[in-house]
Amino acid sequence: MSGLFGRTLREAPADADSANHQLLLRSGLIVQLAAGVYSFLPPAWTTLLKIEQIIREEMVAAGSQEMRMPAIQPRELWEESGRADSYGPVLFNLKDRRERTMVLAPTHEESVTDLFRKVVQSYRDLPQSVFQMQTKFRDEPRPRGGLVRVREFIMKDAYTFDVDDDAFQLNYLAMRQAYYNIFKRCGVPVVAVQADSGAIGGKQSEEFIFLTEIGEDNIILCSSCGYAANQERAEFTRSQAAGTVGDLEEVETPGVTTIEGLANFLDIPAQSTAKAAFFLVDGQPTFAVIRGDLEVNELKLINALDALEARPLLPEEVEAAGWVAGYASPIGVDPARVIADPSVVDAGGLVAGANRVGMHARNVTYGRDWTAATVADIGMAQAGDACAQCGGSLEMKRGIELGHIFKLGTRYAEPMDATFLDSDGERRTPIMGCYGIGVERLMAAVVQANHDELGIVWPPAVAPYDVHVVPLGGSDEVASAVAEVESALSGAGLNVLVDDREERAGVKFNDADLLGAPLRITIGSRGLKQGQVELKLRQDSDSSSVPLADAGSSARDALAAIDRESSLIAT
RNA sequence: CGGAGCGUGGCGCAGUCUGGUAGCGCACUUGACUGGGGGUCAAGAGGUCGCCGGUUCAAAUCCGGCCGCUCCGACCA
Repeated sequence: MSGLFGRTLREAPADADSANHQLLLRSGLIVQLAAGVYSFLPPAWTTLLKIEQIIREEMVAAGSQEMRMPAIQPRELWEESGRADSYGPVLFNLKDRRERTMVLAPTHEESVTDLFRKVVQSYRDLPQSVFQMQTKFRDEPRPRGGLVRVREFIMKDAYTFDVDDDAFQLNYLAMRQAYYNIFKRCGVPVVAVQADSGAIGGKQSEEFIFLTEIGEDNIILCSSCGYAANQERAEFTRSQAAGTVGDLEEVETPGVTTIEGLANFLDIPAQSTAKAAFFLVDGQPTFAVIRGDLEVNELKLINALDALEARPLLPEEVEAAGWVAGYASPIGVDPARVIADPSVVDAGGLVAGANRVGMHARNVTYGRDWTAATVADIGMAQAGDACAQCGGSLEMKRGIELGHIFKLGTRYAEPMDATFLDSDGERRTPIMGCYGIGVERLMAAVVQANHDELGIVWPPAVAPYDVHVVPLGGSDEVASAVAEVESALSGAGLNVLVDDREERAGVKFNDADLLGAPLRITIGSRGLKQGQVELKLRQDSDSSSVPLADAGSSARDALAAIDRESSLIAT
């Protein structure tokens, strides 16, 4: 340990917020170079290699072949798929000496699709499943949380190609199961949730989420039926709004520009109002209508309109569109520009704006007073809403996305003209899937899920060291006992860290707790008088003594026991 | 990109308001004592006070600009 590259810190650097970030820094495992850019020192690298190996084994077991694609890619490849712009700001651009623009790849759908069209010709070559462990580069707008969101990271990314949807399902389910196995073996509990596919594209996707308060995603969960979805796509049942339909009438509402103000002014519940929200959707001003007590989910809006991007309209743009902020009404608006949530379509007699400053309208009713070209779920699910599956009460929790699996369909194969010749002689487009895991992020989650107030408590499967040997005192008998134990442990195939520093016992114990090897063996003259050494599991508070000669076999037994145990409790 | 905060030795911080010797704890080096849960004593090494410019006899401190990092949001696997 005296020769270890890296040192432990008694105090965590001030920049670190979460437990995993603080512990990774304090234990000397990672060092930051720039925002979202880290070095991984020898113990961290050992753990990352172990995590990679677990992933590798599970991917191979699921029928995938490991390969390797380039990180530097010509930008034209990205223009072919149409993502040069949509992925835009996240792409690291650089120029080679011939002034050709290259990008550092943030993901590899384009490259693998390019490979497919160069390598695969026939249905006889399908199905295919390939994966790689590879460094990705993403110029994130805001790196955060230590290793949780970084700009350079190792991703295990896998890609599948199938002749049709049915065949694809087999690959997808195999990957899904492999993901559960991977996270379980790493000691991190996860829940699979329905998600939006985001910039990757495609039709369906599931995220594997580690639920933790330091997560950056909001997850909607139903404890009654098990429904789980990212908030950005979670469905929910709208509560019934009591609304009787009367005649349309205007009411003066001076200075009332918010739903809350309106509800107070008229002494009605927010559910009895309709809210207007204005967005620029793929360059088109769009009038979204939703019940006053709900919020618009921009992602659902984008998906409902089959659009690429949306943002709130600026005040001057609202005005230019002829809409009156605070008093906007869907009445009289070109229905082609209007999208309505079912909450306002099913409810009659709502209070909405009257399109004049200081005026609202009562009994506004869909179908009679206004219509929308699109009626779709554009509501944001919140804690307490009713589950769309079973009616139970939804909860919301924070979580970290550790893995994401996507059904891509023909999103890439089609624009990039990747096809194969089917058995009937027809040229067809393959159904693709892609499957990603952030390796360093997974390590951060392992630490977050396995620590106490003293330090990391590594699950044996991914621990940098299996055994932390603490010699106490500098006597010859201790030194020879340490040598004997070390050789017995190494002979048993265990990775051993010997604290050979001239430090006091307390310093060594504290560092052992911080570094978190599953098993600690203390060797001091006190025990050696009885011919014994002390074994202590990091996860336990008590220790036991064993004869010096049995140290190797006892260590192996103890580690095997907790490995079995942890694989039983992690889900 | 909007909002907030921070930048002084490896880590944690004080000093800045009110300009004048760069300081504390931990860590590090050497020696002695000590020796089973972050020891004691002694002697040391280590800092362009983020960078550039300005004001001033004099700037860590005041002024201007820039850069970096963190957090909230926007965005994003």
